[in-house]
Amino acid sequence: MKLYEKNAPSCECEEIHSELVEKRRAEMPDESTLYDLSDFFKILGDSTRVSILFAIDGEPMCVCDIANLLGMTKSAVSHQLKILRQSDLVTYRKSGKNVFYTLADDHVRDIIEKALEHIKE
Amino acid sequence: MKLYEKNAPSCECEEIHSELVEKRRAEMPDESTLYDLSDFFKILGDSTRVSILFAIDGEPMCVCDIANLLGMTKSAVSHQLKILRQSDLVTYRKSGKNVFYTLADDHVRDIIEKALEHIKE
DNA sequence: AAAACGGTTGAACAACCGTTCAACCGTTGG
DNA sequence: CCAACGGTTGAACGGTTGTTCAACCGTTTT
Repeated sequence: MKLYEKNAPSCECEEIHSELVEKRRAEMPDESTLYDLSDFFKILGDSTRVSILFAIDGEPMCVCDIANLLGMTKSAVSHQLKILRQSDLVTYRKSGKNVFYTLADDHVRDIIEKALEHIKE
Repeated sequence: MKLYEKNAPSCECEEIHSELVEKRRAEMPDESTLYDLSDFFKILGDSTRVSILFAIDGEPMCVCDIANLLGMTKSAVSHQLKILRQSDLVTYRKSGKNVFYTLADDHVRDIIEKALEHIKE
């Protein structure tokens, strides 16, 4: 499935302002960049995952404590932590029976901060 | 369904580091803020919607041209534009048979820019 | 060594979401 | 006036996704 394809058969209508469309087509980001970008936002598009990120911001927390803080089962939290791990948004450190998670990146905090500003416009 | 509830019945395990949990609980954002935040990211968590935002960044475009640019049907594009409208991420201006959409806000461009930086780490 | 505990995992289920399809509305041009 | 066109909408479908449940693993404790 290709994006940005000129005269794509799946579009039932004709270009109206062809020059503009051509200009914008040339300026669009790579298709893979678009997918990476939306996949990144998809990760943040869940209240459980955002809550976890706030919880472990600054100080590391173990799974059990996160579960208590959020009022969820360890299993549910662990599933979401796995997704955050696979996206490199969190890192973890094992210590005995516990696993302590923390933010992997300062970028994420910045993006969430900017989004918070936008919401309270 | 309440978040951050102490000793929530749904959590099957006990707090391990109670002091830390209490401290973090006090520092967590409002529950409604968390939902607003994740709802906002949910909007950006779809490649079609992100593509549309890139397309109409700067110059307004009509639905038919966006559909051609992205190789999608007018209907699919219109459905996503409705979601973007309801989230106040785009505005529109009617002109004869056409409806021209454009970015409503500069914040959104900033957030996407920051996310792009993060992806290309 | 066995029980207890923190944490992970896979399957299953329900809820959600994006595209398609068909019908429709408002404007325009013959 | 009516056919054509740009755009919107609701229902339906297929795919995705988050939580639950039960089973499991590794470490610690007794």
